[in-house]
This record gives sequence, C-alpha cells and structure tokens, in this order.
Amino acid sequence: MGRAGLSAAKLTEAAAEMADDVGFEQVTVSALARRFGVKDASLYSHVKNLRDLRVRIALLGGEEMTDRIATEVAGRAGKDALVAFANAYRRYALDHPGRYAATQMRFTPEEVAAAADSAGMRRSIELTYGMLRAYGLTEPDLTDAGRLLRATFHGYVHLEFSGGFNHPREIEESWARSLDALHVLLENWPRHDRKNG
Amino acid sequence: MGRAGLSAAKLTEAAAEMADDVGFEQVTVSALARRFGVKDASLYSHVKNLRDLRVRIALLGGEEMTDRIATEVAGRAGKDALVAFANAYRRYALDHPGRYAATQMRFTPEEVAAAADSAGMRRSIELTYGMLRAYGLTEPDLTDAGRLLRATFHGYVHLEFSGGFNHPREIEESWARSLDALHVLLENWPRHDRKNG
DNA sequence: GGCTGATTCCTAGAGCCTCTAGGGATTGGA
DNA sequence: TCCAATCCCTAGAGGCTCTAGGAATCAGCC
Repeated sequence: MGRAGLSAAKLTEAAAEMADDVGFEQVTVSALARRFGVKDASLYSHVKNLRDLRVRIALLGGEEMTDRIATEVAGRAGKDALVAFANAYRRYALDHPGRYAATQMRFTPEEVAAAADSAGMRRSIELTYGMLRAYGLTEPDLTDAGRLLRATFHGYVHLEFSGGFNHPREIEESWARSLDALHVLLENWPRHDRKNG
Repeated sequence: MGRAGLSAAKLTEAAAEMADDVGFEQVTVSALARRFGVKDASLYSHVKNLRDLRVRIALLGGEEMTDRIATEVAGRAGKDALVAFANAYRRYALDHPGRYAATQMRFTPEEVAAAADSAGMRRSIELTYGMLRAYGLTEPDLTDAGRLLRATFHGYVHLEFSGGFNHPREIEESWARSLDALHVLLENWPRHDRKNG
C-alpha cells in the first residue's frame, strides 16, 4: 500500500481545518492520524508533539489573518482603515474559529520569541502602527493605543464566541457603534505629556 | 479508615486553588482526587464529570470577582468608579489566573442560560450599568458601551497573560493610560441617534 | 535494473486520563 | 439497634500521548 504523503505543512493545514470544524481543543494527534488513515505514532516523525502541532496552527492562523487585514487596509487611512482592520480581524475569527483560537493560546516565552521573529508578527505590528500614525499618534501613545485596540478586538470576538452576548441580533450594530467610539477615542487620545512621563 | 468528607463545594474550592497553582487546563479529576487521597472514581458522586467541575470553578470565580469589584466600586462614580472597576477586574485575574481562565470558557447555551439566572451574573451587569449611567448614557448606548468595556478589560488581561506584550515593565503604565483613554471615550461617547436607529 | 541511505509508516507498549457499574463500609436518624 | 442513604472502593473499558525499534518504500546513483 502506498504512503499517505504526510508532511508538517500538510498536517498543519489539516489540523487547522479540523480546528475550525470541531474546535481547537478537540484537535488531537490521534484524530488527525485517523483523518489520514494512518496510525497516530506516524505523525511524530513530522511533528514534535501535540503542542508543536497546535503552535503550528497558531502560526498559520496568524499569517492568514495578517494577510487578510493587510489587503483590506491597503490604501485606506483614518476611520476607513480602522473599520477595515477591525472588520477583517473579526471576520477572520468568525470564519476560522479554530485557527483563531489557536492564535490566542498561552505561549511560552521561547515560543513568543520565536514567533516575534516571524514575518507575520512584524507585518501585523507594522499594520497597526501605520494605521495609528494616520491619527497623528507618536510613541509612546502608539504602543498604548495599539495595545488597547488589539485588546478590544480580541475581547469583543471572544465575548461573541463565548456566548457573553445575550441578544445575538444586535451584535452587528453594537460592533459598528464600538468602532465609531474607538474612532472618536483615537481622535481624542489623551496625548502623552513629555514633561510628566 | 475515615472518609475524606468530600462535597461538591469542597471539590470546587480545591479545584479552583489547583487551577490557580498549575493552570486551569491542568485541572483534572484524577489529580484532584490525588489531592484528597482518594480514588478518582469517588469524585463522580459529587460532580457529574470534568466539564461540570470546570463550570463550577467558573461560577465560583465569577462570584468572587463580582464581589471584589462591587466593594471597590462602592461609593464611587465617574472616572473614579471606572478605574476602581478596571483595577479590581485586572487584579482579580492576576491574583487568580486559573479561576479567571475558567470564567472565560466557551459555554454551551444551556450553561449560559443557567449562569444568567445566577445572582452573580445579574449583579455584575448591574455594576457595569450603574457605572455607565454616571456618564449619562442610556440604552442602547448602555449596552454597547458595556460590551466594549467588558471586551477591553478581558482582552487586555488576556494579552498580558499570553505574553502578547513585549515590554512587561511598561504594562502598568500602558494600562493606566488605556483607562484614561476609556474615560475620555465614555465622556465623548457617540450617542445613539433616535431618528436613525 | 540493482544498490544504498534516508524517510515513512508500522507494531508494541507504557503511562495517564475519563467515566461506568456495582459492591462494601460508614454514617445519621428512627 | 437497625435501616437507608451516602460515601468511597475495586474493576475495567476505552481514549489519549509519546517512545523504541523494525519493516517497507522511496530517490538518486551507478
């Protein structure tokens, strides 16, 4: 009988699809092996262990998400860019809940350091900063506002996922109004006072 | 030999401590049984299954967190209340990472419905709304702003936990400035236009 | 084609986990 | 004292991760 033709990349892609289908926490080495008609021990030649597999899903998700956001934000500035960024972020999470959940894992310092080197991470930061510069922000406000935005986007999506919103119908409108509010916030950002660190 | 004197409440409390110690995902029926010097099968008379145990941790954490926030916010209004609320929220999460992680589980609709009946949930909503009313907000802005705040607080804590911040030393300052910004945001909230739902 | 080395996938098995079924021990109350 | 409820146990099925070592298959080379 022929081989399944496995590779780390193929496994990661399949695992990501599996995560979107059945939930990130349900992604398991043995279930993935089953999907390829192969024994679970076979996967350990391609992937170090379960955690390694999950981190790979996270990196894949991060890259894809950054790609989407980048194409949506391209050529926009100000509120246009903010809304495009936020919507691309949220839509990716809704389209790929498993991959998105992977990106929200708790990483070890080593994993963070490794990921920080990746192109995706840097591009993602570039995108955010570019957007914020259009609001006239400079460091350290750039960092602070960036953190606040990332936190808010993630928090909103997370709440939406975890059923924290009681009236699902109004989510779209709530989200739109939150973006209005964030735009106002960025325009009125309480600037850092140089004299009074 | 005597009995261990187990009960659902005792198990939940011990499981919560365990979650804070070793991480929410490491909380396991057999590990918990070991802690009580008892066989794992014994716990299943008190707790339905692992998920049940985890949901109990979440409810306990939610109650405790609401208590803390309530006492901190009591007697304050405006920015004072906002800062007290936010700091109590964040501090609880940092003090009890396992319990906090539990509150951020993905719940089934039934679990959400059950939790929505609990006193803690209602009190938590009351607290938020009371705070926002002091900013002169009314529905539906109350709902939208409340969602945005909850999302932001959670997102910030989550980012902090997951190592999303590269410069740990500046987190405190970033957080303080984000609270300033949120205060400004609430004062300049783009009010709902009744004519144009 | 035949050889060779690397890679792929396998079997076997240890160890840990969840959860069920059913039975003996311990308790508090009648 | 005795009964019923409750607690905790043993036994066991089944799933998961991961290691060790062996057999099959592939690619490239003569």
